[in-house]
Amino acid sequence: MPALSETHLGARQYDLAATLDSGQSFRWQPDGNGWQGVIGSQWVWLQADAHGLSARTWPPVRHWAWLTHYLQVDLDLDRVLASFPAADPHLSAALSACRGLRLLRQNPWECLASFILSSTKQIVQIRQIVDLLCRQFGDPLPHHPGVPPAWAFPRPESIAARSEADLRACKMGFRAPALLAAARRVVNRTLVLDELAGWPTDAARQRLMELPGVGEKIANCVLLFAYGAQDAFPVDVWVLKALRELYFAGRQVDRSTLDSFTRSHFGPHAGYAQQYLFHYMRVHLRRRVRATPHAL
DNA sequence: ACCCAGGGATTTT
DNA sequence: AAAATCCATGGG
Repeated sequence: MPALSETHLGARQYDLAATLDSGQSFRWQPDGNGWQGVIGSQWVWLQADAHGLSARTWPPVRHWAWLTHYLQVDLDLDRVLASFPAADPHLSAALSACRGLRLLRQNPWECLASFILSSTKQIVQIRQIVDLLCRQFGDPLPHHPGVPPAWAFPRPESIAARSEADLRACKMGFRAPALLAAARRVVNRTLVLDELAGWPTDAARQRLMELPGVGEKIANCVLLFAYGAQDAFPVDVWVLKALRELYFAGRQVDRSTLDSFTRSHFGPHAGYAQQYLFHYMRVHLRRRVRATPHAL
């Protein structure tokens, strides 16, 4: 019986917990001193240490480029942070509170499917739905003693072959037809996700938004979390609240005003800034926002 | 603009 | 204990 494969990835400024638990990916769970999850068809266990991250996988692998790519350990975070407006006290607070938060580079299909399931769901519930979906329709990964049973994220073919009722059994409600439609378009190649990788952000966004159940917000999540489009700026209720309260004195703002503000204010890596604001609001300011809804 | 589409965790009563 | 609220929204 071969052993798990194991490696160490050197990384500075990498907050593994914040990165894996900031609502980008929905399959990581705490396990001992680290985190376990599935990337592609690999079961993965990750742990942070003083010099970076250590990783174990099953089945064993000899190369790790897929993992460094997923985790984006080679990204020059300092260069991203340096591109942000220095005179923004709100963003600065988020940056120091969430130091080491990173954007992952996920598989486009898994990311698209997950965010189709995310609409008006809380992160805890999205995790539950995705878990059910993987157990029901994902390929089981090879077993190894000491490694819990795990499933790959369902292939589009596997989803496309089901009925809407099968999918609703995974508690996804009205999102089922949208997931089914996306899977079928990927399978019949009227949507080729790999092609979008080289497209300008606006064109790729437009293409993704042709899918039912995919509006601007979900398209931006896929662009940012799967394609590395750091100019994509998803605006959910938390980020909208943050932007309104922090930059618009609590006033209502329309989409175009918001878009031109985020582009010009946060710059070419606006999506990264968005992730810091989102995580900061959710984890560090949650209680204070509820207590003082207009002061923040 | 308004309203509806699961459902469960969380918060409030 | 029960009820209300909320949610990485989109579409009619």
